[in-house]
Amino acid sequence: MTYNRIEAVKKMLKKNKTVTYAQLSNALPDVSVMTLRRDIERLEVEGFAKRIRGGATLIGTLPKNEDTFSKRLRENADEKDLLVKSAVSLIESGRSVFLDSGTTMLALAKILPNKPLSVVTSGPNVALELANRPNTTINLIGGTLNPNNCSVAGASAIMCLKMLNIDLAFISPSGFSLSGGFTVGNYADCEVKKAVIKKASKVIMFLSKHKLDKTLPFTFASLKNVDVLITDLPHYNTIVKKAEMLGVSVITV
Amino acid sequence: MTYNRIEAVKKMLKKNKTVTYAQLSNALPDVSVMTLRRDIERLEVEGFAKRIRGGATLIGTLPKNEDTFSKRLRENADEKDLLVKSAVSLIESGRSVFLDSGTTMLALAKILPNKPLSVVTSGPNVALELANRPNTTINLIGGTLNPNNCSVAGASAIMCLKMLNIDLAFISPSGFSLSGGFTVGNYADCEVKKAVIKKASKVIMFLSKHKLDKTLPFTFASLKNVDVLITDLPHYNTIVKKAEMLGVSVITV
DNA sequence: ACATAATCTTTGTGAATTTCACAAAAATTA
DNA sequence: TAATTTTTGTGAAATTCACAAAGATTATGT
Repeated sequence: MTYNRIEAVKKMLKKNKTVTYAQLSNALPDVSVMTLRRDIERLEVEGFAKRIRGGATLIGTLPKNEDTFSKRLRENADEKDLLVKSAVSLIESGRSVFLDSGTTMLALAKILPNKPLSVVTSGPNVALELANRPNTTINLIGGTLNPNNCSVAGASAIMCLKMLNIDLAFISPSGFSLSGGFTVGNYADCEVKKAVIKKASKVIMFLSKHKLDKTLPFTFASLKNVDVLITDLPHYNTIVKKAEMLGVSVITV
Repeated sequence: MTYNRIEAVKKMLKKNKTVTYAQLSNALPDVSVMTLRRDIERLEVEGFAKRIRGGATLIGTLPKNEDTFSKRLRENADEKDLLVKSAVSLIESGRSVFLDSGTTMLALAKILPNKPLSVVTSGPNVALELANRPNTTINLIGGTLNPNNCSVAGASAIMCLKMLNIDLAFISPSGFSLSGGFTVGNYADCEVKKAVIKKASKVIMFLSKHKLDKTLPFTFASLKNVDVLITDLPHYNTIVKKAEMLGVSVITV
């Protein structure tokens, strides 16, 4: 699969700082060098790598203090992929879709179908991920950048949202518990998510088991605000049951 | 003689608009193709020609379809670094600084001093580049993403700008000519730049020789709107003279 | 001023690398 | 199932690179 291969290339790059096409080809003998070349090209566009003669090198080589975001990026990557995969079928042509910020949404952005869509997002990296899709118009809301989760928020963000309409809102919380609801660690982000939920005609919430029983300071929603819950919890789970009782349509992966 | 040969190459370029190495080699059979290649390379650095596969084309007569951002990223990287280097000394602690979108601004972002700063930008990638600087608060304006130059613009952008104050605005045009002023290829971007210039107490404009005599549809400023011009043109250049006459303080690199 | 050496710049060459265009295969959508 | 898009492989053409040879320039001693 393409995605896995590129992740493997990324991993090699991260470990070795620089790799040659020979090394890559050695580690991934099933694909042609041209393909690896194209993979590296993608990573360069993403700003992840820089091509050098014969191979590539990590961008920003002098490892800046590894920021939390890029760390989370590789955590539970497979689970995230699984979750977001079942989201794409909900997206119809011509819709106005809100994509939250965060690693889960970046994963969703990567596999977003190339239909005519209007995407609104609070994640600059989500926006850039979608940048070269011909059929997608991308609206990034403004605001102050929170480097930890690559999100923008604040007064500007709220104002931008007022100007936009949203059919489907895909949102991913930092934590969830039955008592505290869906929570996030940052006031500004919380306000943005609230504003989005208010505007959206349909709210699709992701809930991975890793987010369970983490309660962060700011609650932006409870189960009853959610229209569709996509989760990797088993269907017999208490939370799932509770959600269904409240009329949420639950997708378990 | 080297000089005569390069003049001959120039002449051919001027006449034909574009030349192939085959044509050049045909006209100048005494030198190797590699030498002609190097001649063209020089002319490119001078901003006179642009290398294309198999030959070169006159600057200013490029095929119109704007080439993609990632490609521009590699182009003239050294010149860009040189330009932006002389910009950092203008940035004082505690200021509110606007960074335009585009490859030049990305280069500036990379070497931005790690002082306490408030950065406002219309480039999502510029924002992300600065994300993990502890002393910098980053404000991204909202709007519709233009994938060609990685900029956001539109009504949201203008509105966000209204909420922000700007001391220093660093702006980079897509083209410049004495008649057309500073131009850009896109209406929304043009409006954003205009709004920034209106708000900023000091406008610092970058002008690389590669931007010369490219006139794009939308003018957002003329020389008299500029406070500081940073350019790689020689000090005796007509444009530089004109700027100085208008009271612009010019920095040549 | 002249010749000679030392240094720097330009040029040619071939091998390694990269780009490009097009066809085949795989995946996605209708 | 067919139609369409995306990904991949292939080989030819173009480009880059490193190094050596040739040429030009500067320095130095006589």
